[in-house]
Amino acid sequence: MRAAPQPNGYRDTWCGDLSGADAGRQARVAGWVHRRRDHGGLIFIDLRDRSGIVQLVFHPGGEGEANSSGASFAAAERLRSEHVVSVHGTVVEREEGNKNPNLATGDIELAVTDMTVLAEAETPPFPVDEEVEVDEVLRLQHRAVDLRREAMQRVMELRHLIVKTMRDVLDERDFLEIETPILTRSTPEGARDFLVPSRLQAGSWYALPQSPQLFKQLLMIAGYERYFQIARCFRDEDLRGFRQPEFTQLDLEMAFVAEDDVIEVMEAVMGAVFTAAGFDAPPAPWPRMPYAEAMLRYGSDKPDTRFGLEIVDVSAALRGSQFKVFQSVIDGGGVVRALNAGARDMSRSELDGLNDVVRVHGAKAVAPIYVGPDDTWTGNLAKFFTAEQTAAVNGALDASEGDLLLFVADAEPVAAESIGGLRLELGRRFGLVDEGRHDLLWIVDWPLFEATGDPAQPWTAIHHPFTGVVGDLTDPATARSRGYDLVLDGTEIGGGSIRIHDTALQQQVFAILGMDEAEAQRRFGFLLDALKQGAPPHGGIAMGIDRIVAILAGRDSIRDVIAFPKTASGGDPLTGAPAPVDDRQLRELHVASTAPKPDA
RNA sequence: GGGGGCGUAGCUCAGUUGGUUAGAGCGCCGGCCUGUCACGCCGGAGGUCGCGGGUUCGAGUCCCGUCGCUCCCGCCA
Repeated sequence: MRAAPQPNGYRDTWCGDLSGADAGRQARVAGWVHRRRDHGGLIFIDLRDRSGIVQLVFHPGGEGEANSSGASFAAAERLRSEHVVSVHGTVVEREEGNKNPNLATGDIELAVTDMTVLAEAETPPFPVDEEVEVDEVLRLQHRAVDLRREAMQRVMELRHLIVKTMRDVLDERDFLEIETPILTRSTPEGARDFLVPSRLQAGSWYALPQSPQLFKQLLMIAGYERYFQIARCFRDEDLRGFRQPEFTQLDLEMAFVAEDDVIEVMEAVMGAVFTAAGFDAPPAPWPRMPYAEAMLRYGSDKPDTRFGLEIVDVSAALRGSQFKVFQSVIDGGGVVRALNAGARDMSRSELDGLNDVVRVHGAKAVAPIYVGPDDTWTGNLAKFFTAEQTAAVNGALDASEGDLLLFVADAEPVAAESIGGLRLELGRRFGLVDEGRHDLLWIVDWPLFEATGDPAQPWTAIHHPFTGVVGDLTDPATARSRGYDLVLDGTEIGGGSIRIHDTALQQQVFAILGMDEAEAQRRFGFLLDALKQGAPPHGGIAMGIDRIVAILAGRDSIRDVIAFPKTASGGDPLTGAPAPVDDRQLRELHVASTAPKPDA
């Protein structure tokens, strides 16, 4: 229950709190004109504040007459959308038949006796009072107006509730909220850094943090044991619907823990978040799926498990076929992956269209085969395969007569991601996702390194170079990490790991990444030095708050859950950022620009 | 960096094969209206068809370029 506003000259009651129980009393409310209905001799104004809407009614007549609005009536005739007013009047229960069941306060209205117009407003650039889709740039240019809209206010309330729930659960569990620097040092292994030139130290630069990773590890070494932060993070990479250059994470770290401990805490936090948000997520504990299984069965490291169409490797079953396309891939060390699209009649052009789906992931084409009677295949490609091969694949895909089987052959990662993309497209196209269903799962048992193809620096870290190692590091290709990602409905919403707390092991990882001891010391010396000062085993996780809010609010873009987001080209239509600066500013910062001078 | 889509009134959109004066709903302005709540009725204003160039007798429509937005791939330790 909302507390009443502190009474003052503007108001003593929230618009949305008025009800039949208030009938007969005097009330003062303030807000924006949501709608006006001027009947000539009677004026209705829907007045809106953050709590909701109440109908004001202005009656003509002289001062002192019953329910008369007096001089305010003439002023009410001049009210327009989004004017700001404070009004005083009597709460009146509406007559039967005049009540509005669609309005929370629809049983009553406020018969205005006195009004102060606090501000007039220009005609809004787009409607505040209805849910029309408006061009996003226009919304961002007039964000103060856009944020007034009901949908945006609900989203911001949800975001607040989610963050508050996170804080509450972690506070109950003895976590300390500690801030870490925004101006810090560049650590150019991962994403591109945003850089800030130093005025006091010519030629040197700060970087904005991609995450508080190193600082939270230092906090563990410092003995704070349980830290969290609602942390703004910055990455200078291309944007997407679910990626902004600055974003907010729930960042946490714990000492003396292993994977299960961090996962248990996060299941408690996120379980509470889902409950608070009224989001019907399955109860914890959530399933854990090895990375390799996710890549095989779903062709993704963030699988959407809400529908089937699972992928099967049929390389062994089809080895030695007469189909040269498959055989040359298999001979070259590649794989053939397949899924059963079910009894779908797809036209020639629809099937051709599927090629475009896999091409964006690097595969050449999709090979379609229809299942005929008695385990036979039909179509152009059927003749290349033996009865044994046909039967084996049908068995693996649980195929029956009339089913459409789709195959992709390529090098393993390309085949996996291509048919994974195909699976998602078919899921969308066939409407296989039950919108009421939500799936959560942990992806575990990640590889530690990924081959780059660059002989000078053959390995790169899949997560970050501080991720703990399962077993030893004899072979980078097979080394496993102690990482875990949380996936909700096919979106990665968080990830973390148990960290390396041993200096020697940390040096080994740096060495595999092509960093010798001197370079490691130069870049991460402050961490390596701290690790020598008695580092406890520790680990943590970071959750993408923008993504979580977006999914729980049913939004396709995190721009809709960030008060002041950037467009896909990294600009802010509201402020005009990024913008050129004065030469004087550049000189003070010891910066010279090679860029052509943009138009200010 | 690569590929796809979009850009017409304040907003959301329609606009045929290239053809008269570019339309609709909402909003806005004026008038009328004492029970509406998407109030109603009457009247009106409002357009650099993103921008530039080209083809054509004629371009919102076709072509080229460009800008902005957006989605996807790359990228995102």
